[in-house]
Amino acid sequence: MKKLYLKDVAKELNVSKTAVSLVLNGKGDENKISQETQQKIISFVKEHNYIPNQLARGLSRGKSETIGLIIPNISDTFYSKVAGVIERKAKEKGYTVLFSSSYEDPKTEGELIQSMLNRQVDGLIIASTQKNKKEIEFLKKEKFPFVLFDRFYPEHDTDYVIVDNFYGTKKVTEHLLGLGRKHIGFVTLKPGLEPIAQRLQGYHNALQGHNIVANHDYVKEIKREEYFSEVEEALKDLVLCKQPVDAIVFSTHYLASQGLRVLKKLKVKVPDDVAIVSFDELSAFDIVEPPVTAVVQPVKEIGCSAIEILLSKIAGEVQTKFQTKVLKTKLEIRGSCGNK
Amino acid sequence: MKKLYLKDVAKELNVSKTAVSLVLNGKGDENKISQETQQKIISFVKEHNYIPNQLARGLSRGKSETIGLIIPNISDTFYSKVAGVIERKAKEKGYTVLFSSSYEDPKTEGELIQSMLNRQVDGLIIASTQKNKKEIEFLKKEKFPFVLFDRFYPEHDTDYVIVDNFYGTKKVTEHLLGLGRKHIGFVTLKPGLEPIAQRLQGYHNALQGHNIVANHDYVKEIKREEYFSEVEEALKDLVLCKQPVDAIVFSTHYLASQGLRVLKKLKVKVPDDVAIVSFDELSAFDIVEPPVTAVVQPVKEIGCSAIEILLSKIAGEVQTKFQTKVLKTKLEIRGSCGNK
DNA sequence: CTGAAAGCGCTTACAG
DNA sequence: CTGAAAGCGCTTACAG
Repeated sequence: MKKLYLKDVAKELNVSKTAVSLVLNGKGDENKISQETQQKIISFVKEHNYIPNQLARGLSRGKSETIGLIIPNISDTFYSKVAGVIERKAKEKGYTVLFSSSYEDPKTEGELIQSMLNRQVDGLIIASTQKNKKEIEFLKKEKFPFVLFDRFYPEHDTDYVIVDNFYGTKKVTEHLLGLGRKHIGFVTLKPGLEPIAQRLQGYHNALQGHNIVANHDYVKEIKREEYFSEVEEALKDLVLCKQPVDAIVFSTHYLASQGLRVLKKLKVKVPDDVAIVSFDELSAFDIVEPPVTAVVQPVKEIGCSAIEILLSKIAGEVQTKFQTKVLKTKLEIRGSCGNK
Repeated sequence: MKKLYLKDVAKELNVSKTAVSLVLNGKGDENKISQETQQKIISFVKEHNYIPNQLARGLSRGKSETIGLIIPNISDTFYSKVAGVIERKAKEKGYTVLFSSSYEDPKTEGELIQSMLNRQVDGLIIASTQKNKKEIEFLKKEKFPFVLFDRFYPEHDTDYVIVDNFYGTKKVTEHLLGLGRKHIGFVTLKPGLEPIAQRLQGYHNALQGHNIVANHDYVKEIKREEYFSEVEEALKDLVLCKQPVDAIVFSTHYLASQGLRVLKKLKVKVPDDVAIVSFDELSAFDIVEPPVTAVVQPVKEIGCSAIEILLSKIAGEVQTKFQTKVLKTKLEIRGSCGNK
């Protein structure tokens, strides 16, 4: 069984390449090809397992039925979950997904965008490093279909899907305040990412609402690449000082789990000595000790919305304005905050 | 700045398309194109950001510089980690990766293999459902480059990268025996996957080595799709019976975490009443309560080996025989087994 | 060193 | 309904 090409199929069946191609692309009826011929072609193709070369098809039609997904890190549980739903939805619509991780490096991200464009992807879904204004501007100018998620460019109008980060931390901080915690620390990443900034604002806003003056020393900004050791330093500062905190909000799941790891090592009792909460979820958060209260992101909705918006753009639907979605988070209360 | 094509570059520079193409493909020297011309071309291309259409390039050269990755589930932490290292390594070598999840469905997997072939991937890395003998045979017959990982087909000679599943469970079961546990349960998936079978054998082998007659009721086989509820049923059987187990080996990380979840719900004390261990790791296993002893798979090595083998096959290196790797696991001892 | 030309395997107006 | 033909944007012998 040698490899079949379009011309082989046509020859076998004594029809033209045109006919075969038309039928396979579902244009048989509109070109008035007899049902009989259509059937003949379809069953032959199925039986002999002919499948068109997508490179040729893509080149000829100017599209590839592929979408590109650029994320900070495919190994991170949040992104791998979103990737899963995007892939699933994409496949339903006949698209395959090309993915690549930027590892938070703007240069890599820029190269990936270019590389995806060369590969003629039909659209792009990006959780950006937020440091590639140029590429984003370029995509906009070219009217190339793309949608941002998780991170977006506040100064640029684009389609995006994000989560209400502000309200997420605000709510969880208020939850801590409601339980009588007064000295609330905030362990987060160094500035640069919009969601991170919003999470910090939500925290501040909650404190203000309770007339608490934010203690600047209570906010610890961690360098992501060295979060393992820096979280440890930060927690020592927060906990082993003369005015220790009695609660800590971690702005990502990995900061939270490392935080808990360190607190255990320091023999700090959670939640008795300090309550902790995490922005974003880890599947094991309900079985760690204590179970960690978390702000849960609607992973499925994020992925679905992103792909839907993208596909509508690819389909060339008329856009009166940019499609943006800000999804609600959910507060999952577990044991790490104790009771009142 | 309109889109540039090869012919535009050639025209701008007053050279032939051939020259530009040759230079860009690093064949300038061997075709004796003057350094001056080469420089001119390279700098123009860089400056104007010309990048060849990979579809056309691929069609013309008969390869796409893309590799396909087919795994059961991109959202599973094990596969997403392996995917991460594969992607990274692939990129280093100039390859992009197309990924798709089979969700353990053989039919989907078969379609994915076909779909990847259409897209002219240069090679395939597959963690198979092990129920697509036909496709695997097909790939072999076509001498299409592929390597299996995690799961392989014992009856078929192929290249593969796996882990020593047998020895992994054997060692961890012996660890439990060494701690004085005598009634050891084994919670696993229904048969069908080679690694799962090997893990079961390792368990049995360890028991035999200690002259313990395996109690058939102590082995619980779970249907993966309903593991959440079935683990609960299984554990009730194992723990709430007249001769309860004093230790349980879980053959995957999700069975283990669900197991722990259920044991907590049943108020069974771990490790006092029953010790538990997990085959495969979860990043939070060190902070759950109690920390879970686990057989850790060398994720990085798995990914690296798979991609290396694949690339060597793509490069067409002479293969005297199939390349197979069986990597060692590592036993990470934590608190969930107690002490002697 | 260059340039015209064939070819990769499709799709799709176009003339019949 | 069919078939010849152009075209998608490259690569690569081949003749000069």
